[in-house]
Amino acid sequence: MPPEKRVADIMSAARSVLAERGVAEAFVSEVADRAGVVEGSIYRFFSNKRALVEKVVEHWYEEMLDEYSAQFEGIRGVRNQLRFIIHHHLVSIKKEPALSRIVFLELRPAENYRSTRIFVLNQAYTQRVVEVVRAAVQSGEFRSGVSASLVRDMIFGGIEHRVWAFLRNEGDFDTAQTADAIADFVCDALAPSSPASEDPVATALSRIESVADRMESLLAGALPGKRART
Amino acid sequence: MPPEKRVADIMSAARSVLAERGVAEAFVSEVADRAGVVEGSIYRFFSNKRALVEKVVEHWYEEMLDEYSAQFEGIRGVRNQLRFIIHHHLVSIKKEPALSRIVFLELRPAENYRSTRIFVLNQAYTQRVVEVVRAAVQSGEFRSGVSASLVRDMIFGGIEHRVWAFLRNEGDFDTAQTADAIADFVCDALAPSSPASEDPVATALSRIESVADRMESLLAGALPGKRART
Amino acid sequence: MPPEKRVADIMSAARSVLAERGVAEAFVSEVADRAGVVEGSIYRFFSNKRALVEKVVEHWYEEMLDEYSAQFEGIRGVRNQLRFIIHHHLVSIKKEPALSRIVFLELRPAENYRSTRIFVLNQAYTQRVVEVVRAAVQSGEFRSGVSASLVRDMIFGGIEHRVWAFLRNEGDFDTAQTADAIADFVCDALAPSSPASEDPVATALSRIESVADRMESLLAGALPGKRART
Amino acid sequence: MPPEKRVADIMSAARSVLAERGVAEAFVSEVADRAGVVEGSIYRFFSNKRALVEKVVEHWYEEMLDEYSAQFEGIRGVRNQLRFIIHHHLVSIKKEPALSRIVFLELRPAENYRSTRIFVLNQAYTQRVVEVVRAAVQSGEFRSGVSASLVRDMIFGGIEHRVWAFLRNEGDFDTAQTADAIADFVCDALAPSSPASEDPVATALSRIESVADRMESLLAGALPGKRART
DNA sequence: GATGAATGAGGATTCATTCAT
DNA sequence: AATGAATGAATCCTCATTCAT
Repeated sequence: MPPEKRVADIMSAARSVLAERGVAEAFVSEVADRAGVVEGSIYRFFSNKRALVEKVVEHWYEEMLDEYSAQFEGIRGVRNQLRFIIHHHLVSIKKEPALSRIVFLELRPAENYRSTRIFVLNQAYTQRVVEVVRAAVQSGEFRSGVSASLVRDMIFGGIEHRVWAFLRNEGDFDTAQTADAIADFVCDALAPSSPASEDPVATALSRIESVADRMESLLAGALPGKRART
Repeated sequence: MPPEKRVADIMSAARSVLAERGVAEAFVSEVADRAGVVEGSIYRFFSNKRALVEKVVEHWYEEMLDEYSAQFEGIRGVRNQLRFIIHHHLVSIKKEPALSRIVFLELRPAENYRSTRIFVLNQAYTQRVVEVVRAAVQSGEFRSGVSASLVRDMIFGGIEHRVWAFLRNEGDFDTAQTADAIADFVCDALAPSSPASEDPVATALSRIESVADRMESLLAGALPGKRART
Repeated sequence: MPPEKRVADIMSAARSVLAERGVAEAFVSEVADRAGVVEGSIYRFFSNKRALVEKVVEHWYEEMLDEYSAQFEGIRGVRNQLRFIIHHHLVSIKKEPALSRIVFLELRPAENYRSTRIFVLNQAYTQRVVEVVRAAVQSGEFRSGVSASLVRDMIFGGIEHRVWAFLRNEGDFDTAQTADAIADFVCDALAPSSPASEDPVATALSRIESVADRMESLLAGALPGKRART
Repeated sequence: MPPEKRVADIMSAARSVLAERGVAEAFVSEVADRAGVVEGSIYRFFSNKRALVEKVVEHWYEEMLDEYSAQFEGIRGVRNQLRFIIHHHLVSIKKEPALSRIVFLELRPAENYRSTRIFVLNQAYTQRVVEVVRAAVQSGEFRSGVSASLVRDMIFGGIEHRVWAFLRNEGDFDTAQTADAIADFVCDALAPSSPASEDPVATALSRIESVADRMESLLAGALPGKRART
């Protein structure tokens, strides 16, 4: 039996156990049973349990990235592209909530995350947002002055918050509708400056408001407190 | 020794251990040592370790909410309010990264999260964004058609993604600058799309009036001549 | 149940298991069974298995040192003292071959041996040879110019080689005869090379007096007529 | 490739691994790697890991014995011969501390040691002491009445104790000086009875002292203890 | 003769929680 | 109300050895 097949069997078994039970309850012994090997064999191919988990997630990412890239090629238009990325991410989470939880709760928070292949793959995954945004800024479709990486964080962070209830088995979400809403939100945020935001009155107002805030905190600091008012 | 004092000692000890070591490495025995009680006593006041952790976090939230609410009262203007909320959240994370991690990784992902007091407190915490947005939509400062809860998720999710490197001990972030960027992003996304949908002059006037009110009351409180006016 | 009793039970159980099976085959679970405690309790008192083994050996050493010191006080004459030390060591090995093997094979070869309490106790144990030799050199019974620590190593090393067959369960040895042979060997090696360097008659007389003293006091204690003499 | 070459490669690889890591950490897989063979091949030539270790040590012994015998032929004089043997042993330990540890801690303590080729080789190695001593007794250079095997044990045991600190990586020893001291010690012990040791007075004293000791222990055992004295 | 993948038993250790005193 | 000793379940990992190809 070719080693690739063994590795594939083990990873497939591990993926199913992980999806059913989560990292802590995914015992190596059960993975071995399902893969039809003995525990020791798993350690031939994976240095320890965590390495196995990481490989399973990497594999999942690679699968995703392949179809993601292939499909992405066919999308035209900045909004469509962003919506596609967002939608794809939502669909991935919906299809593999357990693996998504592992990424969010076990892999990404680890101190060594940045030296991980998962990190690289994730970068590749999220980087498209940055590319799309930069290109749109170039073309004038988006206004300049906004950090593309902030846009990326808003998108992926927003998605995550949106799906936590689902990841806790508490609710559901509509991928299409959520993707639309987030894409719209982002496109609106990045749309070339509308008249409204150039409106000199609004600008002046913002300034006067912020002056008021500053005065307020200044006075709050300077005065002996509420007692002075009595 | 009054039980309140005991509970306070235990929670304070637990908070320091949790902040230093994280949940898994925060042994009940060390909490007991630092609190000057025996392990068994902790179980008199907290049904188990998780309950203790939850209480500690709740307490932290309550602290935060108090000052948060108090300070928030003084902020005028939608953008300023949003910026304040965002900034406050960033500062909280920066001040208590370990407790923040506990919320993100241990409490929020739990299946019973929604039946938790933390959930309620967190709602109270994040709900202000919803309120601000709804009010702004009402007043015409923000356009309608955008789900306020989506805005909330984008903001808090975006913040979280922005600070993960810091929470992994890998980097830092600038609270002021990040708060500005996110607040701008959101305000731009929600700015009325076309020429203001309502009468811009009326809106502007009402905002100016409100600023004038604030400044007036501020000055009235600050200056000695207040009583003379009454 | 007082903790001392617990510790004593565990150490006693460990000693019997160690004596029967050796370190590698002495499972913590069996020690716990024999001591009538659960495995976890052992780790309340001993940080790990090795620490338990060390404590058992330390305890054995302390036992030995007590009787050893007490008995040694009564021995007069350099040769008799050396013979006593040698004989005592041989008897200890014969009575506890398994513990002796543990010292020779597990404890003494460890890199941290010198920072071990066993090392200190062993020093105390073997140091008497050094003291006796030095005193004998002073009194002229042994010639000078021989390192006392070399004598110590020759004695204890010689004993060990002599008993290895026994420790391998292959043979036996006669403690009295071996002690005589080694003591003679050492005394011969250290005997003043030429006619006694001091007045032999005076030396002999003083030794005879001392023997007479001892016998007298012995008889005084042993016989019923003691009081009559006073 | 001739099998002898294979065996030689494996043994050479094993020796280097053993010297670097010790028996427990010398993995068969690493030996195979260094020898340029697969693990299975090792078991074609050696029935198991222990057999391989034994062969490596045997080989080392044979090397030593060759040069040892050749050089020994040229040494004249009993003291010189003993000193040579001692010195050679010290040098061997210094050159191969790891292999020496293996002999002392793994091979010699084994139950089957006496049926081992190592045992035979070691006998050959140490037997020379016996031969030298016997010859010297014959020639009158050494006095009779001393067991040659005891002399052998004193020498090799003494050496071992002398070098344990070195074998624990804690110190060093001077081969020449140590060899001199031990050789002197032994030659003095075996020198034809000096006047001092034939001195009838001293002999008589020793006997009377030992009689006193025996009486003392006899009385100690017979009497009900200290209470009898009161 | 060589390969090298598969085998699989086996035990130390941890720490939250309990409950008799 | 406080104590704090006792509990005990539960899993990862190693590596010498085998044997089908």
